[in-house]
Amino acid sequence: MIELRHLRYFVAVAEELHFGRAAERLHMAQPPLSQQIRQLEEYLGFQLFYRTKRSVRLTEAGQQFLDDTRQLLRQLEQAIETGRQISRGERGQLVIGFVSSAAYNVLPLILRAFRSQVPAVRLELHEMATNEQLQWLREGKIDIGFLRPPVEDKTLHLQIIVREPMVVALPETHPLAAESQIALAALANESFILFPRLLSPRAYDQIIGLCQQAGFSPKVVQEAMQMQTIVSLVAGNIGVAIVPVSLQNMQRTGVIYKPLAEPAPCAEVAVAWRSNDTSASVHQFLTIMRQTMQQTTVEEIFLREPGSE
Amino acid sequence: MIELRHLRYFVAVAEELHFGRAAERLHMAQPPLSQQIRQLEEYLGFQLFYRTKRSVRLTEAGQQFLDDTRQLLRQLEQAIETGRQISRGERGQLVIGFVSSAAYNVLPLILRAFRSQVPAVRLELHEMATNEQLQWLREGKIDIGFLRPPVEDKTLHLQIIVREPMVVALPETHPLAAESQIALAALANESFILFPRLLSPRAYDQIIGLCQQAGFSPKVVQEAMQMQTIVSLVAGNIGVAIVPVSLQNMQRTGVIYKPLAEPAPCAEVAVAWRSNDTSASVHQFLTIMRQTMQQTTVEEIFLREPGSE
DNA sequence: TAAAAATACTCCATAGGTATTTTAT
DNA sequence: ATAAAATACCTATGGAGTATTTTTA
Repeated sequence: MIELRHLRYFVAVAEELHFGRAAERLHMAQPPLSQQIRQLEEYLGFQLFYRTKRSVRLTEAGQQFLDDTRQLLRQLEQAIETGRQISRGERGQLVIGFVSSAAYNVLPLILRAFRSQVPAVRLELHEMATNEQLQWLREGKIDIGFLRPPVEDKTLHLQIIVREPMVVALPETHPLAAESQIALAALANESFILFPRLLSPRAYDQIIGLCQQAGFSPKVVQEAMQMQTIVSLVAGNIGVAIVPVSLQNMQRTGVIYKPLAEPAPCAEVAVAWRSNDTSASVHQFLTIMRQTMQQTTVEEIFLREPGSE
Repeated sequence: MIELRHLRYFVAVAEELHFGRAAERLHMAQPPLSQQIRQLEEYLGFQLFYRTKRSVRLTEAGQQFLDDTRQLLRQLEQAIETGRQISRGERGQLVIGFVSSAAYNVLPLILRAFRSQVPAVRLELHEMATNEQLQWLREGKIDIGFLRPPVEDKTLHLQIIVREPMVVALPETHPLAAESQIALAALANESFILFPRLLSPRAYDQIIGLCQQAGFSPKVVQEAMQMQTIVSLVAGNIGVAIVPVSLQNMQRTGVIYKPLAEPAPCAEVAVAWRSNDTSASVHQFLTIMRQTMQQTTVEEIFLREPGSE
């Protein structure tokens, strides 16, 4: 059977055109080299060299085979290097799901850090709801999810990366827009815009609960799946809403955000991945994400300048 | 050192995802296979498989390396096959020189045969004079020459492939154009167009000698390097010429060819190549050429239908 | 508990070494 | 006469075999 050894020896002899020197270069004796080349020619079924006892020349077939062999050895090196990079998570592909609101807080920061540190990993992004992400994670359609807890699935790992306070979103024409902060009780008679409970039961229940502590049940006039939609509806004077503070990064005009007077409930964003995921890119991503979150202050996340991604 | 053996084993295991079955397929026992794969991973510096005692799966790096490895093995097969073809002269490149007149007799026939039998050999054709061909042959710029003997060079081999009779080329308005054959003596007072003696001394001397036997020295009014030019000059009524019979393949109007009454001198075309040429394509070419010439009658060479190459 | 991979060892095929011969320049 | 490849023969590394253990699904 033909082996890489034969090819390496062949390249050496073809480059030196001298068995003695080639053997020296290969740190071996000349006779076994001659023998291996002869064996190679045997396997190939054609002559590589014209040899007299005094001189060595490549045949035309040998010349072509030399070119091909060199390329082959180079490609092997390349394949090994690529494999190493993949194994270190420095190369590959990562499919990421995210809830729309994550696009306004953590996601840009983390992606920027990852892209600059590991440029050879291709990122594929899918905006989708939490439930959908859980499904896709289990099915292996995405590797990483940026979603809203809670998540019970034991096959997934979860790490909460942001807890951001909820604020009141008011139409800018609203009488309360002048206040510096707003007591929930003041909203008792307002129309509320809320997301469907299914989308984030914890946050939903928190809001309802707080209202009830303040002595009223909110009058929900409209539900909307997307945070963007909620904000738009507020801008359109349909009602008020309680939303994560990072939404002001959207720069939607016609809406004004005011902190709550009472201890604010928090909206959480978590990262999820399969517990048994072996992909190095995923672990690399998580590592860079943790680094980034540690080095980042709350202000950087919630109150970014416009135009930064 | 990493060897093809490792790659072959790897492909087998990756395809079976089962060391036992892969070993069976490779006609070997399972333990050494496990060992070789382990060794391969060692060399590579990354894991190819996630293995438990119960199941085997490719890592992402392994998946990529599998693709690359398959391609590598395919390319090696291809390189070997190409080398074999070159060694059999079924593939490669051949640079051929030819005197212009050869284009009107043997060359088309031989090229057609060669192209159809050995299509993977690229042919490069250069129209050039005999002397020039000899020079280029020695310098390795051409591999085969179609030229006019004699050639003394001992480093070249020569084979005469055509001996064609010379005929008289007359303007069609010439008084002798009605004759069925022409005695040289009848041309004693004609103006002659000849090629320079240097171009083909033997043929030149033959013509001059014959004229002198017929009792006159030809009056040479014009010399021309190219046979085409000579024929054109004849057509233009500048004079008469003695040319190889195959020139009538040119289909030049205004010229008429008549055989000589006396035993005609012959113009020879030979094929030349370097005696020490080791190229299989060259030998392949010579073989096909000899076959072709054996199967071909004189008429086919000298009196071809128009439009055949 | 049974199937499959890993471990432990043994053996021999062959890659590679040494000594020598052959041959072309 | 000499450099260089080939030949002959020997050595020992490591690839492959057999028997056994370990592990997890």
